[in-house]
Amino acid sequence: MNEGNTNNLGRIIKQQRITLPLTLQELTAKSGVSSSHLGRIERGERFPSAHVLRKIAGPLGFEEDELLILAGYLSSQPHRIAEESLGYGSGRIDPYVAKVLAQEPVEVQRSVIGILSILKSISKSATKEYSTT
Amino acid sequence: MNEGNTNNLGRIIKQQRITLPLTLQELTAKSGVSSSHLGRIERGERFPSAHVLRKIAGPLGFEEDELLILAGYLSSQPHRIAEESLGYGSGRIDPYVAKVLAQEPVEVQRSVIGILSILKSISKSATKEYSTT
DNA sequence: ATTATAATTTGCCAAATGGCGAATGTCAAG
DNA sequence: CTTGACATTCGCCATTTGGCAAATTATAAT
Repeated sequence: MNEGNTNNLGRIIKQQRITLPLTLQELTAKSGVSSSHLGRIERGERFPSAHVLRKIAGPLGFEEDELLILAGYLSSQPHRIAEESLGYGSGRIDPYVAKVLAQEPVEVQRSVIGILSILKSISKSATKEYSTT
Repeated sequence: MNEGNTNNLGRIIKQQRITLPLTLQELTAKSGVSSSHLGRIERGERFPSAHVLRKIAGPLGFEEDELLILAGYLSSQPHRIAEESLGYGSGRIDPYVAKVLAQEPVEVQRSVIGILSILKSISKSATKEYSTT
């Protein structure tokens, strides 16, 4: 879990807190993370979850992702999507389909995809049955 | 811990794994995360740490941060993959949805839209019934 | 149908996270 | 020096994560 032993994260957090300045208890009040936990984080005895990092980032004046990057949870360089699996199929979305779908909330879009995958698996097993009869 | 009860993350991961296709064990081999853990994540029994998410993102063909965002660890705007929650008419297609759909032939894409519209009309009449109570 | 083989799920457990309250440390005022 | 008010650290422990191995379920093959 600990990657590299130098506890960069803890020192950075502590320094920022001191500079502001804030006490652990004040930071607790603003972030909702217990002061004991914060203290242990600062001196490298605990490795905070992404959740906790996000809670304290704001009160410390960090960008929300900044601490995640410093903690090594997030790689700073942007990656492009790997399209290894795009071998078959048209590789693009029909414009009409795109237009209709774009009008739906994202969660509906996702549900649609879910239904599609169910139908595909059904049709696969159905095909198999017929072919062996 | 669990934010929102719908286990989007698990479904997305599972679906992507199936689509590739990969077995849990193969994904284990590529990611170094045990298959039992992966299984539990897919069905929402475990909430993966950012660390684990980063390990499996690559083998699944996701951008490294993409899963973190989907998991709600990251609300960031660098790529702003998912600003769902914005309810209606996002006006755009979720990149993940686009990716999956683009793998299908156009006629399948159109069929999907057709099914969607049927479901919408069904749900509309159902809603009407409720509202008159 | 039966067996073999691969894939998924479950039971169990070690290790880590993170909170609460007590103990300890720090420092200014008397 | 002593007291009192804060700040920090420690002890303890409930909860979770995540791995290993056994059990179960699905998939082929004969």
